[in-house]
Amino acid sequence: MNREVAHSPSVFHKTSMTRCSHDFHVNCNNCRLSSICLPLALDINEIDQLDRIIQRSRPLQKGDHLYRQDEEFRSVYAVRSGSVKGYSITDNGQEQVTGFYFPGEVLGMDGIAKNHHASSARALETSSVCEIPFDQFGELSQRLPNLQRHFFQLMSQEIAADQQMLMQLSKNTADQRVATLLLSISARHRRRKLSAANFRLPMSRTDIGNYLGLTVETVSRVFSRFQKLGVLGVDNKEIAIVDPEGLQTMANGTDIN
Amino acid sequence: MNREVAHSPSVFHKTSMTRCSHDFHVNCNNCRLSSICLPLALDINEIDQLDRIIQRSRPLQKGDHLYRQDEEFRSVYAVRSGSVKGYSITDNGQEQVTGFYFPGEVLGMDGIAKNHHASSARALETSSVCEIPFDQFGELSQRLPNLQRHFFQLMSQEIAADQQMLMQLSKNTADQRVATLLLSISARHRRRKLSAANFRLPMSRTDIGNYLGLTVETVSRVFSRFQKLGVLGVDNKEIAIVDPEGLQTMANGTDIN
DNA sequence: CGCCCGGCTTGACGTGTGTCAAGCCACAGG
DNA sequence: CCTGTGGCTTGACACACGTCAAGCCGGGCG
Repeated sequence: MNREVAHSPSVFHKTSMTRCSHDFHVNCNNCRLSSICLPLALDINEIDQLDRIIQRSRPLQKGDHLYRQDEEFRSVYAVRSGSVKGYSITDNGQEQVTGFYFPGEVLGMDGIAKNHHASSARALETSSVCEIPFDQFGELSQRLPNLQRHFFQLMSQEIAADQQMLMQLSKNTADQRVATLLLSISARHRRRKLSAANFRLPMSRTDIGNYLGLTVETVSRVFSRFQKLGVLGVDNKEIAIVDPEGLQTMANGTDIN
Repeated sequence: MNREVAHSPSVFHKTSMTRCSHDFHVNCNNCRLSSICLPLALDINEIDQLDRIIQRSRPLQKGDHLYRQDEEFRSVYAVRSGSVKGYSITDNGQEQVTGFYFPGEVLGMDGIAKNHHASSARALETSSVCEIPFDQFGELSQRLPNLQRHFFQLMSQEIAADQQMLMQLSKNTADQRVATLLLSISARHRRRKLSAANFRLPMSRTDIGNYLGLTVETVSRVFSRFQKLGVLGVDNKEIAIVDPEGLQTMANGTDIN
């Protein structure tokens, strides 16, 4: 089944979805990420069924929105390349970054409850995503117990991760928060078989600060301090984790326990 | 189920829920909470099927555990009466309160991902819960699209709520956090057709502080200040919201915007 | 009764991080 | 080329909240 008839894409969110010339041969079976993404728990035949409902559009440019807060909820999304920032705007107009999403990770699940997105998502760099229409996905997981179970797990994981994050924000110092974030990003790179020690941060210091509940200045100071301590190499957005154990120590209680 | 036990101030919670002789006939169909709990989206026949897998044990005493962190995950739970505190322990041994659960609310979903509970849950007072074995629940929701969908929504809601909470912790002052928590508890009372203005906090100041990322002392001071400002009436754990709009103002940006 | 103990309140003081302000650097556009 | 702009860094200072300490209150128990 050729896929480009499958998604008459024009109907949805304006420009973000158009034609996709180079993508015609991408599918879950040949995707490098299938082992850490939604297909994880499925057999070949099941993956095929999943693949059939997935829509792949041309890449998003930096700053493009995947979805916007309060928009009607239609799909969840899996990041295929690049990176995405999730954020929401409070009543009093402040932005709160709720997460960063890397390849193989799924976002948009917070919109299921109210059938409207509870947050916005936008590309931090040129990125491509798989769109998974939720109606069809719900039907499919009705038929594929493995898929249902895996999606339950995915959502559960997000809950657990958010609660970890709560811990971060309520109990930890600036040093600990930054260290933990870096370790988290590092681990996610490792999961994708990329270097866990050297990587580029796709987001700005401002976003990091916002996410961690700190100001830009504080984030900047922490980076500087870590570099001075020989734990990190920092060249603008290029990060080198020089002393992983040291960083882990910072992430925990550090100091003189 | 007469409601005046709820606020007999002298006797405290001891009386609020004692023997469970009356529990043998409790089921989702006659449960006052069915309209806000899991059965919400189901028709009579479906509720019956759900009801058949639910296990109801005798009430938990204050301090009893519903489940413990790292224990094998078997069930999710719905609170029927009383209240429950969710918390987890970090590597470095600190406790972090992750949530408070009132009647009609479902907890334990953070354990699905790893098949082990990511947190512990214990009763803040004498409480009763419905246990929902997750294997059977999974099968059932395979057959009942409404149930699957509702559970997706429930988990989504938890994700969205946690992200709201992230916002709280990273951006708000002590005043705002406490005000928001009180408003949340108030709203949840209203949902159960109880007084939104007068209620008893089942948790200690320490728990509140832990949950909100504040110290006991700060929480106490905020309560005092709110009382002095005429927004709140505070008599130990008995709370009266004297000026709901004022409290709402505190919860937002307050001050001279 | 008197004692202890845990939960709560209140005060005095210290500190981590926010705020404000200035300056640097890279890059884009005229 | 110069200039503007946005992201980042660094310093000086202020303040909200944590820390430490003392005291109150009510309940349980010998």
